[in-house]
Amino acid sequence: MATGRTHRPATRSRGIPEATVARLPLYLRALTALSERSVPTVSSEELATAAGVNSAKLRKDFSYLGSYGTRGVGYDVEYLVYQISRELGLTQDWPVVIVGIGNLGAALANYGGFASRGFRVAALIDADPAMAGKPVAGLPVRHTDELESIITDNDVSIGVIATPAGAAQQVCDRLVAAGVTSILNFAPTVLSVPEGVDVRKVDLSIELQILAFHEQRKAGEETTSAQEPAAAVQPRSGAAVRTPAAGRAAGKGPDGDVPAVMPA
Amino acid sequence: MATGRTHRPATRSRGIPEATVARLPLYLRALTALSERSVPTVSSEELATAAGVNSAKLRKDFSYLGSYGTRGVGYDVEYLVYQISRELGLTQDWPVVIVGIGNLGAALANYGGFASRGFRVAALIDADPAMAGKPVAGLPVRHTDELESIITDNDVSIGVIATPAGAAQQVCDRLVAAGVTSILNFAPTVLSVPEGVDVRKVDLSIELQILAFHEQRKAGEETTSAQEPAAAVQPRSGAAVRTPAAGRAAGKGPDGDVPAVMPA
DNA sequence: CCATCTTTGTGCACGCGTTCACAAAGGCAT
DNA sequence: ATGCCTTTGTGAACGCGTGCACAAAGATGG
Repeated sequence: MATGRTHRPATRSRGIPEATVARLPLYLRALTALSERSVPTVSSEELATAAGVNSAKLRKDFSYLGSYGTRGVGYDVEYLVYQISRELGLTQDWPVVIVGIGNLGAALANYGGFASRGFRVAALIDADPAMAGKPVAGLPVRHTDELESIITDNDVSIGVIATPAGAAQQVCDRLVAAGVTSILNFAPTVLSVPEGVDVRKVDLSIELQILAFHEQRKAGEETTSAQEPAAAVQPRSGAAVRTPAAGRAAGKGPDGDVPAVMPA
Repeated sequence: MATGRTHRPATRSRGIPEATVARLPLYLRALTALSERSVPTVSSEELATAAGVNSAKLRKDFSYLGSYGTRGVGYDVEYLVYQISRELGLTQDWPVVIVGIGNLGAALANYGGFASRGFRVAALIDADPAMAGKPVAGLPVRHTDELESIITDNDVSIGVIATPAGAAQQVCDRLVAAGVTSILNFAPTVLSVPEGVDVRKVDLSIELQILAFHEQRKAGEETTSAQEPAAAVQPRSGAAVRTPAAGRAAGKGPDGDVPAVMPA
């Protein structure tokens, strides 16, 4: 899962809770699938299962949008698809720029999900002059110098950052200065943006680390029953114990092959 | 941000709240950066700023791990790096397999962040026979037939799914059957897994849709001040007002251009 | 050794999000 | 029309997460 949401401390935008907004795309996807199978109506129970949530939660979520169901019957699939699409702002066209056309940026550009619902890749931008002009996913890569004019000319308000961590903040600043007010950040950095700009981040290594935590916990539960009491965490094996001071030397140690790029 | 977290209704694993676990990688990254600049100690205030959170929250988060700070001074950077790494299970090696070596899968394989901290790409797996043997990011792509043996032989417990949506559940089932207990899913589908298996999902289009929602709201606030009162959302252009029952026929109405491809 | 200053660790209160459980509402059969 | 059955919409309770604000703890200087 992308983690995310910076700024806007869970603002209940126009009555719709942030948590609900985050689930609407999920419902929409499930509904679209039903629509393709020409299913006319669906109950909260069925839809909830398809979306992987609790039916009570789903009904409450929908209640924030209005009363779109029919008691005793369920929800009209097509109607709901439209309502949610409209609520999410997907009935209009959103031009998007992707900055940083490396492996990830190229993958994003090729990703079908982009174009599918209201999003249109307006331009691919990269700082490498050698990339300029080369076609990626059918679009010619533009040089960073053109960033501002591209944003302005295409009226872009959503930007995707797929650059190395080091360049992210700078790119972000330029995007914002040029008029972008929503940013999806794939670079492993905390971006600071002015009030009114939304940032969401997708961070692979954070997700993996969270999984590792749970994985470790599972493994620990099998072997050791109740490892350490309370203040537990502190002590450790004798010799190899890296004291705060000693630790520093690492970084090129155990995993000396770590590409210096992209911290983690 | 990757969204996510399936199953495990916010279990407070060993006393550490899920929300805190999700922030530990953030702190770790900030601390690693400080460590590289040889900064010996850091205050909760400074570190919080670097990680983009509130200092009180940070202190509370750390309090779940133990009392690792020194009042009047702050936290020892190296020591904290080690403690958090250990808590997240990053002091051990986690072999990972990536299934689905398309654009995204290849990008992930090349992503440095993988190897950097305890994670090692054990194998790249793809269903396309033509891909088999071809080197990607220095590793030969293996065919799906080998999936089970690869998992078993390398003792893999974390799997990354980067296949098309249609194949995701099937791949997931096989991974789980072979012994994987943590899955990072990039495919736009809800995966169902047995108890005890953790799934986190990273979904580009969901993130974009959430941004679009806020973007639309911003745009709406500028022009219209207080659009509609409360029960608001419902009404719309006269004739086209679709009642729940009438709705069915719609879907091709006002916005008849909605592409039926790739749900969202 | 004492006073002062800094920064941690946490008790407490508040608000969001989730879930339960049920009354209201509509369809359908008789 | 009437009654039964299904499913929605929501009031209310609960629990997690956040942030305030302060007491405790340690460092530092005289």
